Amino acid sequence: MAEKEACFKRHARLLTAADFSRVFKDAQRSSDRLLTILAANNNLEHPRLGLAISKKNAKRAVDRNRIKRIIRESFRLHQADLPAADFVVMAKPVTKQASNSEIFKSLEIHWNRLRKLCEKSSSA
RNA sequence: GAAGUCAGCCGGGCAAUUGCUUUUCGGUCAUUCAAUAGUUAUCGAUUAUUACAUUUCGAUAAUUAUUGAAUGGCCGGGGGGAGGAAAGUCCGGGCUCCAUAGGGCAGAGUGCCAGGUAACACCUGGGGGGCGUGAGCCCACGGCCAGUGCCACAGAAAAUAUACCGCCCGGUUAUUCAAUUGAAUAGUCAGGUAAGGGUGAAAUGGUGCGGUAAGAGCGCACCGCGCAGCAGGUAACUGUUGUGGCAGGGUAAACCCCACUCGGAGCAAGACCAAAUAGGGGAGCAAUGGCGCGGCCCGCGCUGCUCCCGGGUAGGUUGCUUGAGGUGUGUAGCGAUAUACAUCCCAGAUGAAUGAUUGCCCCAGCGCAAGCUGGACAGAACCCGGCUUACAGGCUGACUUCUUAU
Repeated sequence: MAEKEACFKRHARLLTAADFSRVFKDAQRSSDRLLTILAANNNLEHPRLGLAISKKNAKRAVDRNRIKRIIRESFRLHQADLPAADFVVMAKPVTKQASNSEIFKSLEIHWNRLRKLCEKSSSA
């Protein structure tokens, strides 16, 4: 896995309702103006990503697609540094107005914060 | 050159780096299946023997090797990967399942005529009406002399008509003039009148002449309207001749009448595979046990373990993209469109791919410049045909009007 660090295949995604509800039930939380990210340690050897962009927060399909693609791209580039955990990224109503670079910047801060939080909770 | 009308097209471009998805080819690994060959074991036949061993052949099982196929993982190479509206989900079809297979009612829809189409509320051509100098554009464009209903405000009156002001005639009263009779003015009573005024979206067809006490289709001419004939046209309708003298307001996206059309639900349709858990059916085993019914026996019910069976949830596979398909040429047609031949394969995701970053160019705005900022509407979800709505900017063609020059 370590050599192919820029890949983002199906096994790195949350696919079933069970996976999502597990994260929502017991998670580390990190949020700012644009996004909220939930994280919960999994028993695998790599991190996984789930997206929760509701129609309520981004009405147009174009906006939803754009937000999802940016989050996925950012996750792909940072996943080598992330701990083995499941992450669920949630958008807010203002997210659709933000530019691409603003969202990338916000995500970078979140990843750093969550890495520390997960390390603390797994060692405890 | 300016203003405008119609039709069609495009929807930023190139490069680098790095991802996703699908397909194809090659390599590699794993699993499964098949074939062939070898080894071992067992069984049968054969040979041999007193009987085995032995020889040869066949079957079954295990295992090894090779080859092929399928599935999955990884690596490498090649190809494809959002729209003109993918949107709204407003119509019409295909497809699937259910119901019915005949007729009627109810309900919904359509509404000038002809054609096109799988079908339509769409499109084409034609007719009629309205708007525009014009190119052109717009029209829910059947029927209120089958019936029922509604018509605010204003106005006298909103429909079997009716008389507020006015106009006219007659009676009568008063006043004045003239003086038996009469005339004028004012009031009042009865009648005639739809010309004029005023109200309104709308008031019993319009204009002119005649006519009359005043008026009135009361009469006449023209226009409008109704009816009938003739001519043209497939038809809608148009033209024309005669005739009736005027029927009688609007509203049918009011009920309704007439003609025609229409089963219901939808890809979360439907088909297949199928864990875990609980429960159902069957077979076997063990105990001849345990619990309940009972005083006891028999018997009945529940209870253990193993295997099999069907239903079926999560989940997965399929449906799923070759189609009323695109492009080109010819033919038929005014056209929508049809047809023949050639050629092409052009997204198939599913917690949902089609992207991100950087550079250069292009366009727009700001600025003297360097430069800075921005680049529309918007994202496939079974597939087609339409309609409607949104849209920065740009390109092409045809036509109209005005102005200038020739």
